[in-house]
Amino acid sequence: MDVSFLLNPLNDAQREAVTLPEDVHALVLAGAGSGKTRVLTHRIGWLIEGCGVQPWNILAVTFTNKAAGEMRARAAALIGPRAQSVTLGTFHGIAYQLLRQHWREAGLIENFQVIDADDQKRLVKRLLRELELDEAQWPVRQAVSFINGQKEEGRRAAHIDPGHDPYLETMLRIYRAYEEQCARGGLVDFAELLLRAHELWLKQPAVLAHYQQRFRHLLVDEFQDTNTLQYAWLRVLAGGTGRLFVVGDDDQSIYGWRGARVEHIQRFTEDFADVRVVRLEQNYRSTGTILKAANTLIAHNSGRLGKNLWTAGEAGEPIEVYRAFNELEEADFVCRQVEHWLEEGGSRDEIAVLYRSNAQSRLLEQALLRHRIPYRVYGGLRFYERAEIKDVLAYLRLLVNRNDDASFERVLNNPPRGIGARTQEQIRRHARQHGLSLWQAARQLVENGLSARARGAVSGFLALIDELERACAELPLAQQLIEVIARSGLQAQLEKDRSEQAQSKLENLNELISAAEQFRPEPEDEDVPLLTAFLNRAALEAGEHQADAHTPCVQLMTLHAAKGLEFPLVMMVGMEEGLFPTQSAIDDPVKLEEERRLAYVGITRAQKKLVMSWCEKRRWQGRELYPMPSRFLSELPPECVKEVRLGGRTAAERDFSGVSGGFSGRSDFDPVKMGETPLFAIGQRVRHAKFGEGIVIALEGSGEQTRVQVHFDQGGSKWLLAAMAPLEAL
DNA sequence: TTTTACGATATTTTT
DNA sequence: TATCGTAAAA
Repeated sequence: MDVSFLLNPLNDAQREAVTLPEDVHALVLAGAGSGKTRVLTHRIGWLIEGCGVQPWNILAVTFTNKAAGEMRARAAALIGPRAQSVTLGTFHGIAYQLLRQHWREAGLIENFQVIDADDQKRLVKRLLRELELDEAQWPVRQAVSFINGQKEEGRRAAHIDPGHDPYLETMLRIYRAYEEQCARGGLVDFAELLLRAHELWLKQPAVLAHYQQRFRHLLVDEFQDTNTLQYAWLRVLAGGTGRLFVVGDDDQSIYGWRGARVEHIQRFTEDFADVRVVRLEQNYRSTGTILKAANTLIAHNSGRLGKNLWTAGEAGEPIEVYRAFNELEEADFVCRQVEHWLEEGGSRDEIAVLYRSNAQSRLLEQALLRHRIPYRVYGGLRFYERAEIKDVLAYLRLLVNRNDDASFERVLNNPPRGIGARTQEQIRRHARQHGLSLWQAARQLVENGLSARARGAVSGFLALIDELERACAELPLAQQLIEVIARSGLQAQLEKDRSEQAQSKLENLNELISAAEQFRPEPEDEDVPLLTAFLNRAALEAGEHQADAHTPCVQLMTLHAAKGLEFPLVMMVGMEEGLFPTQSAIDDPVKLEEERRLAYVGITRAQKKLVMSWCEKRRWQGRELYPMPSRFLSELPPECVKEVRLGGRTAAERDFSGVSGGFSGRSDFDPVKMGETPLFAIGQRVRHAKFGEGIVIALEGSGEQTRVQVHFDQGGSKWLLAAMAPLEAL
């Protein structure tokens, strides 16, 4: 077999990785833009074409559906239809497949339903109420992240010993109640997919042996993002015979806060014998300047595996750093940059604007709208996460499984049909007392219990669901949706509402119907009703469905969402201390390093040109900040940076000069002295009678109310009222 | 039971 | 500054 087509397009390091012997483990440290997907797909091709490995003996795992899809497409382009027989998917997708296949051994019901993060949150919230826990004291978010955190470490409620820690005791109560609830409803959340799959390995040696036999080659993408459970799962599956080929970049680990453990990269070489390490350091994406900036920045992190990206390409333009007056002006600057890029012959979809937090997108959107520049925001609400979509899906789930309490609760009085909080509470109480699902409880209460009025409403609802099931039994999937949307009253509710939002919701429902029309089940979903398969795919592939993907648009997204993508022009906005790095990372070295990696990810997205901006003054969460420029700006090599800015005055100068000129009678705004209040500027050295010397790092308010934040040389910073504090400018 | 109004509250989120 | 969720009014 001639395999030159597999090897010729590769550089030396890539070829070394791809052609490693098939009986060793491999760790490929792949820098940004160094061709890691190429290495993975060519490795698949090499195993099959070069080593005679059967495609079905290969398992390739990614984190996102997008990455899986891309790898599948590229593998198919390389080796043709045989790529189809490779098992390729996300961790969650593969776990789902396994559980479908072995639901009985895994202790699940046949029709188990996958719930997404939002469903999970609602469920936990309901449980908190049932347990009569104060939501202010026990935030839902915290409970959810406790549960997921435990599952990601492989722990069930039964494994945890709370000791005498009251916090743990409560969390454990919630976790237990949650487990029960999921078991009753046949619900499986994302972490549960992985945990069950892992337990399946451990508890069913025969099943495990079968898959160990089958998957001789395990390829893993974005290995730095694996959490404890995923890594354990891989280790068990590899057993003594499977061979792992993992690709990752410790410098791009940005999901530590979600349980990802970069340490797995280091541990990998200890956990497995005979691991070959290959570094991919040649970058094919960015200019020399951009790479130099990225390298210099990331060098500020400690404990790296070490890696230096280089390019054979040219240096390119310097990185522009723009100092804006405020966030509005920054957004305007972004638009001007876009317009400039277009004038130079570029196109909109070559541009990405990256920010640290979603809240920053709004102003940018408004500015782009004003400038009539088409844009698309990534992240945010995804199609299958929209409320109207989830409403319909909840009805459908109820048709499949009456005991799905989360769905029952979601649609019981939606659209409003006169089943109020009191009646709902009755149903819940009855369910709890008798260990029933909400559906069963409602059934019983309709028989005896409930007021006449409530009984009518509830029995009407029960009848509606039964009737819908009957009506849908013989219909094709899309018709079923149409029935449900019409007869549930959701459609009428939206049509009645003439607002623009209602209109767009109706459009989304139509999108959903057409998604159902096009839906084709995967092989592993063969034995399940089509509807169940559709629902589970909706949960697993929430992000895949993109509406109107065809006008070229400027792309707006968070830095996290940008990982894995590349754009000729990248703009990173909001480069300010407190925003990026985010406030909570500022005095936490571990978090700070993750922020820096995030900056590294952002920088390395840029192919040709990189622009960064920061604001002297920013309205943020209702407050006015005078932030310092992000430390990440000063960590760039000065020779790579070109500062651009308007005018010469700082925000403080502008703010005061106009006022003091116009209102000379008012001495409190005098720039030299405001009554007894000294004037401070950011960066100003000061001395405090008690705390010693320091530097002003932020200002807030004006006149008598001016507060300054001072970072003292002895460490620590404090907010002080300028008029009151014994503070002296130096 | 539904609507409205006010007050609390703010990262990042592949699945 | 906007959103969201809960609490009081209709």
